[in-house]
Amino acid sequence: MARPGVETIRRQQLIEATLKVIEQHGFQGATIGKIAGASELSVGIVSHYFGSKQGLLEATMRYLLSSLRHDVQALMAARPNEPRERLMAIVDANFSGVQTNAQSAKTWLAFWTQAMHSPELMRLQRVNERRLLSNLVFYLHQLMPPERALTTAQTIAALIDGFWLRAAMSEGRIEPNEAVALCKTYIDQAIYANNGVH
Amino acid sequence: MARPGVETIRRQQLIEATLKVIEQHGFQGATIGKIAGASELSVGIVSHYFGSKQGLLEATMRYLLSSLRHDVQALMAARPNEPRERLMAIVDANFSGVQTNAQSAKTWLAFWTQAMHSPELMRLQRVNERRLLSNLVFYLHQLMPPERALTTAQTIAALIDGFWLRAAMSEGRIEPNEAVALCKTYIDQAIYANNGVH
DNA sequence: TCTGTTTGAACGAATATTCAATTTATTGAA
DNA sequence: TTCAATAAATTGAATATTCGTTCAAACAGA
Repeated sequence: MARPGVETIRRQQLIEATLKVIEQHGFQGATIGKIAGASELSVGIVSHYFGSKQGLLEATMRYLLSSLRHDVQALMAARPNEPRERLMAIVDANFSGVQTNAQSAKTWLAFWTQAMHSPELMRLQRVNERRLLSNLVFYLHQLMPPERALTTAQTIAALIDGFWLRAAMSEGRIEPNEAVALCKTYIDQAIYANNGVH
Repeated sequence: MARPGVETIRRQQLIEATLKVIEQHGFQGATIGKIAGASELSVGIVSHYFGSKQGLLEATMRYLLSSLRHDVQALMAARPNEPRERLMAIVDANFSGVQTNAQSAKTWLAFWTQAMHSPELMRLQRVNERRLLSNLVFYLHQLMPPERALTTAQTIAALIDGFWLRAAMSEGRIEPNEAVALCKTYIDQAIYANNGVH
């Protein structure tokens, strides 16, 4: 088996330490010193592998986004290829995986905030946002008139973000099951409302 | 006319400077120096009137929250006392601030993030959240079965937060009208879906 | 003059970055 | 295999910068 090189291991170590420290101390409290401590490495290592703290933060956000992407793909592949099923899978994925961790919503919110003052983080955020939206529109197109599909997709996306925000606020008392249920209820309502009575 | 005392003027000056600086530089970039510069006062004045930077930030969030509260009250008073009308007024009020100031969503997001590591800001945030929710539930109770009113209220609240987030992300390309329209569409769908076909 | 207001230089704490020194790993000749 | 030479990885003290707070002094209005 091909063991990962030292560089791969160290980068992952530092990214995971970064996530842990942001969870515990927030974005402001996430200093190089604390991250180095949590990873049991030294402060100098960060600039060696990531150039700067900013580089590490960007890599960490990239990691979060790609985790989400993989969650979505995995859950979609496991469901029947029918539009409604796929939509439900998207909702499930957005509240599962890395996101299951009770504190990770806090980390997401920190990155969202930070993204607004960092062009690169903003770019990553936008790419992700667009993917979610076009995924939703694709399946909604098969369930309702085209002009309704876009607005419904925007509403679902906002709903997901909104529940994330509330999860972040609720400090551990997150109930992803409830958020998922409410999102799904909305989707069914939207399908129903945009097709009249069957 | 009763002119406000120096203290009242200075406090307001500093709060408005704080909002402006957070808009421009983010929460992290909002230093005492920049705030003092924006208010055309000196750095020493902050501790004189607010004790510390943290005190100024808390006062600023209090100001934002009370502005929102007044917006809601004013818009509700101007509408007929019917449940659906009142719900629409709540939605309008929650997006009226965005219209006034294209960048204010960014400031809200900064405060939300900060609130998670500051008990006092968190407390203020929760009070506001509860008020919104109980307002919504009160009027929804008159439009649908009680057990549906709570979940619908939670969905509306999440939707409002979600659109705020998207507004914050869109960097000036905000379209509050669209967000308001989508929220209202959802409300009508929810009322319709929870009453069967009339 | 007296009181409340305002200033801003000085200070100390916190922190990202740098880099010379040290440790660890790899190589290849004997 | 052994071992010295070389390269790569890692350390952490030193540095420079940034920022919140303090407070003695200056100022303004009554």
